[in-house]
Amino acid sequence: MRAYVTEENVDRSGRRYHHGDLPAALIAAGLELARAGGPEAVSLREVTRSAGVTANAAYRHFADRHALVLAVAARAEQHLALAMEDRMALADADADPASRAGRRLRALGLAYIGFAVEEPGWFRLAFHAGAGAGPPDTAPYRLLIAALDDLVAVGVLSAGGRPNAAWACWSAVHGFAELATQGPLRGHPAAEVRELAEYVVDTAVHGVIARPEPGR
Amino acid sequence: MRAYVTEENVDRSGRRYHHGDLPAALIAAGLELARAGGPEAVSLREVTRSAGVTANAAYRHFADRHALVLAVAARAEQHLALAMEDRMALADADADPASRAGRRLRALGLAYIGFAVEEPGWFRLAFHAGAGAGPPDTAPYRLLIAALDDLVAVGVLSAGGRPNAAWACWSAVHGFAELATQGPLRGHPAAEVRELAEYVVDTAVHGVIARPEPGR
DNA sequence: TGTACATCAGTGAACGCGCGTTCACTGATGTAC
DNA sequence: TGTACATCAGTGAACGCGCGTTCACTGATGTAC
Repeated sequence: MRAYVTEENVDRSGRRYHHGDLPAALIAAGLELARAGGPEAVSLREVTRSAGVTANAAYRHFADRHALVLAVAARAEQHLALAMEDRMALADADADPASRAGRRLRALGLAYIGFAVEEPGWFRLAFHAGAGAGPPDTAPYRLLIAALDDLVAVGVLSAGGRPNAAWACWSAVHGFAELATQGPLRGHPAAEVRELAEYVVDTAVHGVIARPEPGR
Repeated sequence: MRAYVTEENVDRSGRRYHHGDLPAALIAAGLELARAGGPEAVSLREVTRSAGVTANAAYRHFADRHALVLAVAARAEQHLALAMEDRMALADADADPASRAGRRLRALGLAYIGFAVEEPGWFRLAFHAGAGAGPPDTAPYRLLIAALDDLVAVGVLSAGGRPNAAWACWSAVHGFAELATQGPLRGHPAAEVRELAEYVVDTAVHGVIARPEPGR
């Protein structure tokens, strides 16, 4: 049983593996399963099965199931970051720096929500895997920080208000994503959800801009 | 094996059951399991085991595992609503109606987050179980609507802005709860989390009040 | 008040399932001489 | 360039586990007469 081996991927470049790049094949299979079923769907047996390989084979490349899931999650996270970057770039046409920075932050939030709605399986996987304690160092998070730094550079946000602003923005956007994918907005018409998302994002952005200093 | 039967609960009042109130006992056991391990921990076998009863016995009272989980989730949801009510009542000392309405909304949000942090297992269960499509009709949701209606009555919020405001508030507060319990803020010092929570809630409340009309 | 009977909340054993992981192995690969 | 050998990515079978659910049953309860 070596179904995942094709003439194309055997021995092509100087791969170390007998029959192609199994780690990559497993991650790809896991990604596909997660897409449909979220983190729970990434079982070692199902992944290896759909890669056309014995369950055991995964242990050559991953310590255990958890390590494989982490690798798949990292991939999902890359997709999220990419979607965010693409959408943010659309705001770059704006010549005015302050307005551009605001629009980029807004685009970031809408992209986050859009990704959650369109790829709920990947979204759940990305969120629950990047969840080590301490401040995250993931690509999506870095995009958020950079967007807020732009707002500071442009004079719209105070430097001291930035950390709080990050949590406020992430909270609003993540919460809406959960409501829309797993909560009471699940299954609502896409247009309605999109409109609500815009309101929520605008409110959050407006909130941190109009109220940059820590409260009380 | 009738461990859950004690002299106290046998036959006390005119119960229909042979040995006490098994449905209530199962829900109580499920609640305890969910408290520690969330929804996944509410397995039919574990619940019946800790109630001192054969796994099969549950089928006399619940159609299947899902029905049992729903019953437990309803209970967790009641706890959430109660915590929200308690905390909101503290704001009632405020004599000024407008200020009181604002403080009640704030208290509602902080209670939601506080419940998530203190009872993450129940919180996850309550959220994922009340998730039928369509507008929810749960006690916590009704509290939110009532709080916003108060703001409208008091002239702080426009009636038309209320629906959007509900989603904005819920998003901010739910997102923060997720970040604090399953996301990057997990394990952070309680004082720090509490302070951030206050900032996020204040920003959300301020956001919907200062910007009541649907966006654009 | 006493007896016969239907009801039904429980028991105990078994089912089939998919899972993660371990074992002993095989056979293709790349390397040393 | 050819041979001997170590490496190691895979195989195939098996393990023990906990799960939800079904089956045939038992024996206490409450009810009808």
